[in-house]
Amino acid sequence: MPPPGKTRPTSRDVAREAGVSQASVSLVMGGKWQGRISAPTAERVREAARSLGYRPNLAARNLRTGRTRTVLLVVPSLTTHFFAGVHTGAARVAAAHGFSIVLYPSPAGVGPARDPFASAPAALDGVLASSMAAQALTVLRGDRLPLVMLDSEPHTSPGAATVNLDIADGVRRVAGHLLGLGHRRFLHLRADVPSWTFGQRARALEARLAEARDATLATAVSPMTAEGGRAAVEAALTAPGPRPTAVVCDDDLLAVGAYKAARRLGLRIPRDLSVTGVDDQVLAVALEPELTTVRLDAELTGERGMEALLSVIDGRAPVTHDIPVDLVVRGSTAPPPPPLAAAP
Amino acid sequence: MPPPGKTRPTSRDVAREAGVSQASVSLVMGGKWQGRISAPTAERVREAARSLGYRPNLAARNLRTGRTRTVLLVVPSLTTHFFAGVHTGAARVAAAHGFSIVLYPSPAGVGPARDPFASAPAALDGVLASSMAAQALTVLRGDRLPLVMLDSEPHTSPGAATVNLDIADGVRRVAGHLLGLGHRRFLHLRADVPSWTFGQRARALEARLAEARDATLATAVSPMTAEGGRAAVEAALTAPGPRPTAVVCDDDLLAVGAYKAARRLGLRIPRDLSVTGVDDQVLAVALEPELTTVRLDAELTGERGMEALLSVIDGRAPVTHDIPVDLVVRGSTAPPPPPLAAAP
DNA sequence: ACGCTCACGTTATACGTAAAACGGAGGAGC
DNA sequence: GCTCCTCCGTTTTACGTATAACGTGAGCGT
Repeated sequence: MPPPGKTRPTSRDVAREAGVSQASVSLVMGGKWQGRISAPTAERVREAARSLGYRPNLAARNLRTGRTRTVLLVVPSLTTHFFAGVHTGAARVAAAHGFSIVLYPSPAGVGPARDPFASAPAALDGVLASSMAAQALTVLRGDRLPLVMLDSEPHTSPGAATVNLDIADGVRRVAGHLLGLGHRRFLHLRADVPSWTFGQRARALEARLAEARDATLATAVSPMTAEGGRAAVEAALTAPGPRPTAVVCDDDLLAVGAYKAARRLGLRIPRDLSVTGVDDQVLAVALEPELTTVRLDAELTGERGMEALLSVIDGRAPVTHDIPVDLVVRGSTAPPPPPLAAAP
Repeated sequence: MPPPGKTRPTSRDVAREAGVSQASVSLVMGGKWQGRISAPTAERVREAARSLGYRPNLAARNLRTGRTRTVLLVVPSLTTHFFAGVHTGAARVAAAHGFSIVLYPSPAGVGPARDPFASAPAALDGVLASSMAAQALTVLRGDRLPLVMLDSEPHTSPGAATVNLDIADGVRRVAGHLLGLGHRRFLHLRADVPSWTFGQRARALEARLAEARDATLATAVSPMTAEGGRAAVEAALTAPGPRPTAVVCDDDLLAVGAYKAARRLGLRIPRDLSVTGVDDQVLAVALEPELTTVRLDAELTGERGMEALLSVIDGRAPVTHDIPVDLVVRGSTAPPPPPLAAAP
């Protein structure tokens, strides 16, 4: 269909073919010909474009309009279930508005000091950033690009919209649930990832447990892998002193490690040990027993974030969204075993 | 740092500041000033650029050079473990070469008929496409863009590189492993996804089992979810006639469903039923017992694919890569239970 | 018959950059 | 003293599009 000449046809070629000016082609292809171009002429242009296989040159359009209809999504890792979901939701909204998403390739975690633009990604209209420290904000704002932060440290920068996931509340409810079951000795399995969100979870757990005056909290730190979680929990559970009866994990993936540790130590879940996670991935129901966890709606987060970003790009005032978080109680939590002293 | 004037500084502004021409700025910023600009002048330009906070306008550069250093990655879904890995690998290579990746937002699976360019994504230098039918190829080739296919139907199009994952071989090895254990009645849990790769798996399994003259194969089809897999397997295992002793699943996720079905039917894995998957996700080791599965190296696939694409973009001849596939034997496979007739 | 509006296009320009084509000055060679 | 390089830049042009500014002829009221 395209002419044997190797270069792509331009709007001028279409204009010549249709017997109109280049400007008319631009108007018709841009869909803004209402009352400027007659219907028959518009149809002739479209026909010419079709026969030549014309496709507008996006680079030229971007230069001319100063817009690219492309946004950057900054996430630590796509292999993390949550961020993949965020992308899915964001992509859905973006596609509906004719926007493309460029993913920032973030080598091993987005630290505060990294400059997402160092590697000069494509020309952008805005940025959607996940789990960032407030400090990173200043770097990002340096470009005065529309910016939306997801599940990130609260900040006071004007003009930046945010989408909050109240994971702290989820963690509080986990703690409340376990306290209600009678647990008093807790282990927090914390992800060894320099992301604001994990610090927030730790603080929420500490605060909630502090309310119950007799609760104790130990902390184990692990890289975000099942094997790391197993090692950390196994070490913590075999340490001297009274053993924790509940393990609160920063993520479902870490909970898998807790399950493995329990199995190796001969502890049964939930009879001997209660375990909880965060995220509610497929993993949570693959485990046996199924995992009590905090459900995060990643796709909704991505959708709301992209909506907020598009609205900032369109010049509307930045808004703040809150995404609800759910406690999903399944089979991995139960009352703690009776203290040894109480045995007959 | 940027001037109070709201528009971004251009190369002309930098030129004025440094007392040189715009062309010199372009040369210096482009790094091609060897022997054309003196070192002190180049330094003066860089200093001016720094003080103004100058960043080249990518849209203008793209228009001028006809290149965008941006490629499109077409995958059915990022929430699928495998494709997230492909992206990770591809992104690593892309970043190392200063390329950005745009993800094609593919609503519910990329069918052969879909045109990835219908929604006009950003200007592109090439396309990396996963699990496509050969038919889709012609659509993609319509744009004469450099193209690399991953794990896709063999084709004869000249100029398109491919990265093959020999999953068929993996499935054959699974079948051989199970036959060796003594299994003869098989159930294939097939993913209800219109992707070439799943058809290939089915054919490979059929062919391998046909070699063992006395083996029988039933097929259950399920959407790619754990719950769907459970329902399909439960139905298949309770159907009249001799019960299969081994379930070969198209994906680890479906194997989760097989585990759940087995549990509900009171069958123990692997004593009463052997189960296998494909992919070797975290899921595989989260299951109890751990899953025997075909390991796919998604990141390597993405890396090789992106390397091949970049080399085609650079005008080198397209190459074909083969990614090795491994059978990982874990605890979910064992000899079949003795036939009832053999019981005392 | 004159000006006005309206419907339908066209002409001209700018976006910011890369790079080809074009000097000018200061030596080297003879 | 003349040419010829070499070094260090500059001038100029083109990329393909969107859009502001500008006709132009027909219809119409007076």
